[in-house]
Amino acid sequence: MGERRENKKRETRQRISDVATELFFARSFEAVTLDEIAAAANVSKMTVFNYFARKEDLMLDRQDDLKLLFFREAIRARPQGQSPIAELRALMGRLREQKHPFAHFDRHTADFWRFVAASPSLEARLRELNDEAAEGLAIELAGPNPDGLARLAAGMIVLTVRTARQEAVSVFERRGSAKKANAVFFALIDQGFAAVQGMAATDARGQSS
Amino acid sequence: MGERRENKKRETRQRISDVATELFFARSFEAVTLDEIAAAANVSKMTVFNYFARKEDLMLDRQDDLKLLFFREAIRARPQGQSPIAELRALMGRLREQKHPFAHFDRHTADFWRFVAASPSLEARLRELNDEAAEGLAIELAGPNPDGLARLAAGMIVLTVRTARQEAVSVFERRGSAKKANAVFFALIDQGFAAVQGMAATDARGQSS
DNA sequence: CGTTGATATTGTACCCGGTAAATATTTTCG
DNA sequence: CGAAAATATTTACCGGGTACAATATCAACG
Repeated sequence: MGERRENKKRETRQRISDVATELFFARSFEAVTLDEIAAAANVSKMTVFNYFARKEDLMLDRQDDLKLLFFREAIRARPQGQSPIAELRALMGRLREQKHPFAHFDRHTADFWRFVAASPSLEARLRELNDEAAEGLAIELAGPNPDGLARLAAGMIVLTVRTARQEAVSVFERRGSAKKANAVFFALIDQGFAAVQGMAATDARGQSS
Repeated sequence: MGERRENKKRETRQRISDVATELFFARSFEAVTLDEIAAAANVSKMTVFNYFARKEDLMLDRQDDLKLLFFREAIRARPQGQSPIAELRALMGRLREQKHPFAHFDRHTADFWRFVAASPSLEARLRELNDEAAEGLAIELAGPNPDGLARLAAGMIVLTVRTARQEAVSVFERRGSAKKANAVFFALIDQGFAAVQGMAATDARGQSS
């Protein structure tokens, strides 16, 4: 209902996001005010808030929503007999082949993450998104009202991805090698996921619900 | 140097903290402004900021600093041959016996954590403190510049404690039983710690640095 | 005791992110 | 077109947090 309108909305949203990103990179996240962004995008400050609830969302827009979406889709579509965690591991492999930013580290992704790491409020928002993703993953693993173990497993998965990403970026920055960065990333993914898999399996044997 | 002065400082700090806590519980964290707190404590807003860098620190003052301190102490004092993670597990057991708030759940602790959970900014600050604790723990485990695996292990330990605490509080709220809450807490602690222990052990066998 | 230097404390003025509510503008659709 | 609904803007405000200068308080020393 309302095609032209929706186009315009998407356009406005994109313009705001683009303008903001440009300003942020030119200076820094904290140095650019919302008033500036609004002015540069030819809208009012309120309009910016219409599209992005928080300033941080101008940069982190749906980073983790998307991650969760991938996770969900993969788990639901997994072949019979495949454990959810094994499937997630497989998903990461597929993302690597596609060189998707979630599982591939190069100059561009490293720049992005370094920028995020430089801003306390972006980091904070990222932690929040991570938590939300973990909660969503727990629900995917164990239905609504997941128990403690499911929540712990989901948290560990998300933590593993985050830590692996941090290490990959760090290695890239220090060594300049995308190859080594990706190797580190997947080494940690494997270790973290295996630990979680082991934990869940032990529990399944130890107590039948 | 300056005894009287230091006493007065501690006094002032305590008064501010007490007054703030009271006001927060009477209304809510967000509903109480710093101006109010300052007025109620007979100091200026600036003085409040002198003692507490952020509003959140009025409630979470050193929650996790203290946790890290415990961890550090335990790891350093552990008997030879004991793995750090096993020692941390033992530490949690000791804290339980002392009914220390970190490892014991009753009406009082549940009230506190429910209050924290009700405030987004308190939750955010808590996540930040958790991250700092994890980083500190990683350094304790693997020296300065810990590698990815150490950081992952430390993150998982902290995550386990956090998740276990959340579940314990949740159980207490639903069932009203401190006994069950504590049981849930330690069940999760055991599972999480075991998974991390397994991960570290596997790595030590798999690759010699 | 009184001066000096350090340290706490305060006042003032401001910035910025975010919210609320009324108003204006645009778009859709009958 | 004209009314209704959705969006956008204006304006005014709140509250946490910072910067900076001014001032009070205290310890120490001659």
